Amino acid sequence: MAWSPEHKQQSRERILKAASRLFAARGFEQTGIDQVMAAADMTRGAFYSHFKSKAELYTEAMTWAGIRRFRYALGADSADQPTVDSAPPSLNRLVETYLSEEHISGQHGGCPMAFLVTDIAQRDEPVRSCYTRLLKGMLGKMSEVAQVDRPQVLQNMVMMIGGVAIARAVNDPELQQELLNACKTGIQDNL
Amino acid sequence: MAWSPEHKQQSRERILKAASRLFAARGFEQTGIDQVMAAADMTRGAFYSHFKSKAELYTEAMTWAGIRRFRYALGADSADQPTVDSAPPSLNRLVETYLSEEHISGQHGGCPMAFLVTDIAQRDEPVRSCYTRLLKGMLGKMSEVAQVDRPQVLQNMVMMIGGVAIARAVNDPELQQELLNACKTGIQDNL
DNA sequence: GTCTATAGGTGGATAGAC
DNA sequence: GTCTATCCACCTATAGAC
Repeated sequence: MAWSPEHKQQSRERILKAASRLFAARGFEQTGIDQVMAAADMTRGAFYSHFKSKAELYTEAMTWAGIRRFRYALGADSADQPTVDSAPPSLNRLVETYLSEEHISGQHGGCPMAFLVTDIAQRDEPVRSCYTRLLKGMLGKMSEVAQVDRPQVLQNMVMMIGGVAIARAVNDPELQQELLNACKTGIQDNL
Repeated sequence: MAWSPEHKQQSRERILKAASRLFAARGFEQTGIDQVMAAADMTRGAFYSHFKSKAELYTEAMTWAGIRRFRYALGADSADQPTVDSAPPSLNRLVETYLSEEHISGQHGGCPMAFLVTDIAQRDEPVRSCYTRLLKGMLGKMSEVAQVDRPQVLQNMVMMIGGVAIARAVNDPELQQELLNACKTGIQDNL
């Protein structure tokens, strides 16, 4: 009852989903393969028929979650809130979604580029290459939706990623909100 | 030959110095007490007469390194480079020093607020309180040296801390430089 | 492909001698 | 205060049954 190729693909998806959530919450070192597999309703032994190592899982999960979150936040869906100012609707939605309390809470996972920045800086080249690729992808998308200079796009990305990362480290809810708001207006002023 | 109070203080300093460098490079989990003590020319057994746990060492080292780096980067010394634009000299120096290749290389340690952001978000309340305190201290200093609105000070801090953190995660030297430069000009434009 | 069991290694924290 | 020796918990990766 478990041999079809579709079943393997489903297992893989469950592992990736569990992994990206756990990695975002606890980082690389504090996330065990046991925990990931348990969250995916399997046991440790099954892991190695899907991924060859924990590091490979890390990069795969990073890409999987990064692309998915971005696709969601850019909003291919219909229900757009009313446009503010002169910014294109999709960018507004992206910034609001990204720099939100819900995102930094990590309840539904979180963007690996923000949740794992320093975690990734400590890993080896393949992991950092993966992060670089993801960031360049984000850079491309951001350049499409907002017609500004490249340095300003970079500033906006730093305020999004950095804003979320710092807000998550901070303990004080008021300062968290202040940080998120400051980054939102900082980006708006760049448009 | 090892019992004077000054000697204990010196040992403690050696431990803190080694710890902040190692924590910055490898993070909390991947830094062992063995390694810290070896770098401080002692063995593991001696550690617990200075700190009660690894977590306590982490907060002490974070504060120690954060304050020291900031004091250095704000530059209480005499050799200031010529002033650019209208910004106060000390802020220029701070930004140039902070958003430099030398800093992100981590050769001489690095600012724990940038090198350990997501590491800290994964730890418990005492650690996050320590980070929050440090950030508020930095916020105060930044408000003194640059006369701008609080949201803009926050944006500048995010571009400094976030810029360094992201540049460190990225693999591509050109993109690293682009990020650092974009953050520098972003801050200049805020003054 | 998934399971149980285990190998093999690491590292935080403590005990006790000096 | 610093050392050596040890306890104990945890975790990656593999072996082998089903």
